[in-house]
Amino acid sequence: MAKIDDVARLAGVSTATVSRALRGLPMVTPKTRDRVLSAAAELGYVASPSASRLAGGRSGSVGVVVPRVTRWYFATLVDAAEEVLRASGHDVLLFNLAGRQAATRRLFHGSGLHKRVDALILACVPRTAEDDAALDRLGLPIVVVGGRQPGWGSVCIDDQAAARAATEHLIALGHRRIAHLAGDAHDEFASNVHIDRTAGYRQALCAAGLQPEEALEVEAGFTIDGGARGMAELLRRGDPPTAVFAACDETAMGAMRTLREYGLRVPTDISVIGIDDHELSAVLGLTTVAQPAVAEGRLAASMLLEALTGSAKVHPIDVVVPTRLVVRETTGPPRLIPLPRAAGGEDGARDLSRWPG
Amino acid sequence: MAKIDDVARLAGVSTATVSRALRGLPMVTPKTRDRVLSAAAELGYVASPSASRLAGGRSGSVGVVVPRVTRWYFATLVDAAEEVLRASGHDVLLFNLAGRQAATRRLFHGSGLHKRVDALILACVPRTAEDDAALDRLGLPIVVVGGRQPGWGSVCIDDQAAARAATEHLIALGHRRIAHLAGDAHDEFASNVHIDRTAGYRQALCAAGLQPEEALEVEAGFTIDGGARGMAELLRRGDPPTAVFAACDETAMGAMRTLREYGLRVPTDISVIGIDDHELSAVLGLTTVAQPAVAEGRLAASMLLEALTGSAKVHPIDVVVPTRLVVRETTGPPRLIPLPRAAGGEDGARDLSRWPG
DNA sequence: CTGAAAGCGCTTACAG
DNA sequence: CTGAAAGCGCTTACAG
Repeated sequence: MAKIDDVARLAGVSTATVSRALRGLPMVTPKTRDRVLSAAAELGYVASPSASRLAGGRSGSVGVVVPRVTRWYFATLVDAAEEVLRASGHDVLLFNLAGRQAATRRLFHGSGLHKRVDALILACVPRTAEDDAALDRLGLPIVVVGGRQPGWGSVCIDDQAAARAATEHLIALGHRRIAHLAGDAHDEFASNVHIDRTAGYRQALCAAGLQPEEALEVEAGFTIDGGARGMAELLRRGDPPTAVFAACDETAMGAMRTLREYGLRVPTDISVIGIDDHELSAVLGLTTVAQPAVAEGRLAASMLLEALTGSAKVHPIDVVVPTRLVVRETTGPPRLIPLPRAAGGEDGARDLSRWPG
Repeated sequence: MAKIDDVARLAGVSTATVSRALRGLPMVTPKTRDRVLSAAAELGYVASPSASRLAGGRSGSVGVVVPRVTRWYFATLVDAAEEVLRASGHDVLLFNLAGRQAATRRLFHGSGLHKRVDALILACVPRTAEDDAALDRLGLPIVVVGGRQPGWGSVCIDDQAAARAATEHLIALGHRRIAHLAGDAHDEFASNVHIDRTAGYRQALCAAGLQPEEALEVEAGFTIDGGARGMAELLRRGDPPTAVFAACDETAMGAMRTLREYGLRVPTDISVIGIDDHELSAVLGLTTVAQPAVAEGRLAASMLLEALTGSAKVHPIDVVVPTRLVVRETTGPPRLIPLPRAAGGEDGARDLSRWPG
């Protein structure tokens, strides 16, 4: 492994010049630069990142922390952010919280981040006030995705508006008994997103003269299994809704799984709508409020790069990306004859000829 | 930011002792260790990773390179590997190839990996002989997932056996015209997996006395869109199959999307089976050959840790994890009356009451 | 068991 | 534009 001195010797210059030439700094004659470049190429020289980092004071990597990479939204975010970060020569350190509370606390307050990253993307990561203070002390550029924080950059959708749009779509179809499979406040994926979505749902209801009912709201969480359990709970309560607004597409998919197991038809018996436009929503025919996850990931990364490379200190900005209602096949007008209170039969589960239709 | 000298001064010892105590090395009196520990805690001392790495010679992070994090299998792998890596105090550097060929070549041959990682997980990454040589030159412990490489560790399923099991399931149901939506050789996700799966498909056919037909094999790729296109191509060829074995669940899902658009019923008109047991396969009722992706990710990470921390030089091993047929609702006996050659009608697309059933 | 000192391989003022 | 030298903050033989 060639080191910087080897290159310097071969090129007949000092290590300082090698360092400058290789990093494309000004103040190097083209001629000198060429000599250095070809010497480096000849030796297959690659600078040691830890040495550069120690001497230069920057780690060259940015941290991306997500609740769970396996969820569509976060995988998409990571994918998109990684591309722009990598293109700018940064490494990406992935922090996948995966519900490990202790690990999360340790990450924010311990040695997990210190001197390890130059900047941070925080996607829907629930944080306490102490967490925020600890993160601020790091003194790094930070962008939160799916939320907002004074002093940091942010990119998010208008969660209330998205939820309103979803609910209004249901109302416009004629639904009156509209349930909500909400995110869970005690859930590791929560952050503020679930609160806003629930608020939007209630706003739409009230605006239409409908009374939000406690019996129609279930804390399901942002996962398929959560959605499945939440839907089952809803059906167990009796007097089922004619439509369900799920906190996200994965929740909606879980709900569909349950409806199917109960032999209920979508949308004939119950309409379902989500938020996201998950890659598989088209396969399932799921009606949803789409959010541009790829653009969000790219934006977050770009904002960080700007803060990192910008000559002047950039003021962190908050950007709200647009959402868009995508009507597919899981929503339709309500049944004329309401479902019996004991909805569906277990034996209906095998009757696939009726599903989702 | 406190440095090691600050801790040394406060504890009244040398920096060497601080270093040893903090890393839990032997040869430190419990008493001394305690003094150091509390001094470090009092100062909120955290060692600079780049300094440790430069001095100690190891980067403290392991690289995980995947074709694309957004795919279920890779997201699951990354999630699982990250957990065990993080638990052992390692950082994980994510390399998401995302079809960027140039970036991939640069990663293997350039400065992307050099001195940046202590070990490497390569998941279904297609490599040339030169890539392998370059990676070998890195001198790191490497584990490949979904493949095998002399000198490196590996974890994979028996792809041929899995493909055989899927095809045999279809044959056992009475199918004779069985198509295959294969991975694509020119695809960035390919590696050797697609070759083995296609081979297994043909083996099962031959074993049952069926003749593999070129017209029944389409290179679709391991993605939803690829599966959708592949299925459309298959239908366009006329004389449609009664069953389709897709290279993976996402391919199968894409195929189902197309079938639905054509108004064809699953499994009544055409049966569909995949490989994976994707999180959403249960939602779709997709029959599949399940592979334990979480276990694979954990295993790969553990094998690396063993190589990293093992006192003796560990011999790289190859582990094959088991697969398991999961019969759900997208496979059934073939139609008694074959489909017309011009399969399906465009207008059938909206008739959801028949789908998938 | 503990310490003094060299060294890891770069980058960055500071001179020139 | 280029170089000599200090310094980044640790770890690791080497002594003791």
